[in-house]
Amino acid sequence: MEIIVYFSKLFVPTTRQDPSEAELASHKLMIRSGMIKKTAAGIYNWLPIGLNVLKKVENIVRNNLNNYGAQEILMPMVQPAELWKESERYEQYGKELLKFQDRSQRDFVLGPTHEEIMCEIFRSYPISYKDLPINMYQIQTKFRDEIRPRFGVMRSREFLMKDAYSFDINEKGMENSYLNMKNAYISTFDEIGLDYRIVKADAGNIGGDVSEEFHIIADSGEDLLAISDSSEFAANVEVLEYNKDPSELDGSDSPDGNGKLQIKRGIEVGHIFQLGQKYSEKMSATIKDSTGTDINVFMGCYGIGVSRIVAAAIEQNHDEKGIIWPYSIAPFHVNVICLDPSKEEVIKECQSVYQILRDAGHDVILDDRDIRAGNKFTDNEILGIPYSIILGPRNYANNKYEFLSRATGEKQELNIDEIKQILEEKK
RNA sequence: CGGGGCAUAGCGCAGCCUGGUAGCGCACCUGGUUUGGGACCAGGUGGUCGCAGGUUCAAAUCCUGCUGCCCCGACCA
Repeated sequence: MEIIVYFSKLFVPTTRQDPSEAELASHKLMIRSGMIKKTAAGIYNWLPIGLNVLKKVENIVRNNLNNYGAQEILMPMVQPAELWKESERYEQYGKELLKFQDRSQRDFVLGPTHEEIMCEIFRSYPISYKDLPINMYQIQTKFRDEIRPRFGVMRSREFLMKDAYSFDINEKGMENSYLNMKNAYISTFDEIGLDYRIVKADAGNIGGDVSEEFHIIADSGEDLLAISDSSEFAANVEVLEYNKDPSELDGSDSPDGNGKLQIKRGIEVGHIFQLGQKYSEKMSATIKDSTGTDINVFMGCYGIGVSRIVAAAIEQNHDEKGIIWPYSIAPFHVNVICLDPSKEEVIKECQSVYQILRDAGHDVILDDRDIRAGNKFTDNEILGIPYSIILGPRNYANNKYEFLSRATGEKQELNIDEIKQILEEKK
């Protein structure tokens, strides 16, 4: 028998008041719902509810990558400076790269990304072109010493990132790997279920010639996107060579000749790059082709900001009362709100409903706390659990349950089978 | 790194200008009354006032230095 998740046993420190430190809705709500707790600027703890959501995002990312043939590994966060000197990024990367020494004064860095380590792994084995393509990824805590961390986990210094690296014998292979990952990303973001766009991007610090970003559309986004209203064209305004104010772009002709540009704001949650031989040349990561010639391997790299997605999801899905989770990443799908837990027959009925829904494969929480109803309703709204079943002495005896949608506020009197059917469709 | 702001109980704040040894709301604990939308009454716990130094009989309050945090900008996935 499954152990019931009782609200009373979970550490969920919700608060009524907005924290003074937060500006953005997602930041405020993550603190108010007890998801995160700051330890230092840009450095956060993930409390039970927050971690629950983070893990859901992580698992969707993981499953989709696995489906597209990528293999999960785990690389060290602490990296020897040697490798970074070799790629010449030790100086180039700038102050975002946190450098430090160990007890015997050897230089190390805290990994902001892992191209160097990945090359080091690759070059140390005799790998044949016949073994390619290879694509490996990890989901790991990254550290970038941001000039100005802000907006909670949206732009933090320590954050959870999925980074994947592909290896191919030639450009054609690299392009295939890149497209494969792009498709994996599309499938991932489709599954998460947020409104997003793929845009042409500037490769920045990572390098390479071709790169695209995945943006979750939100008014609070830090990036400006130019999107054609009648074609596939979409680009981060950074890459558009206009010498004018971005606002003037709005309504101008799309560079591809189709339609007018619309300016939207986006939160960058994914970035894919064709690196080519940039790193493999500097770090001598070679491979023998069919003629026995050493070739610098063609790489691609692919990032997803896992923790940022959590914040972005809230940014796109909330109201004045709290979070409204998409079903795919909700910490729980259903909250069984027990209005009178001290009455044995009421709590028993709640447990029974819990068990039925749990057995049907839904994540359920039972709010058994001995507090006033209003407090439970309010916490439920802040937490943004998609559905709740309100069960009290007034209605436990009949076969109908009060079924409430967080998104619409709609209340229905339904029997358990009808509830199961609605939830089934959300899966 | 430039500009601005803040630091007083777990959270949100007042007190500072005009020095006299700390207060309000929420939360938390106890008792009672309540109980389907953030209850009420009574009582209670909790603070070296960010740190260091200085002025003074006396500093949360005035002065100097430092640290941390937030906002705008530049920078960046």
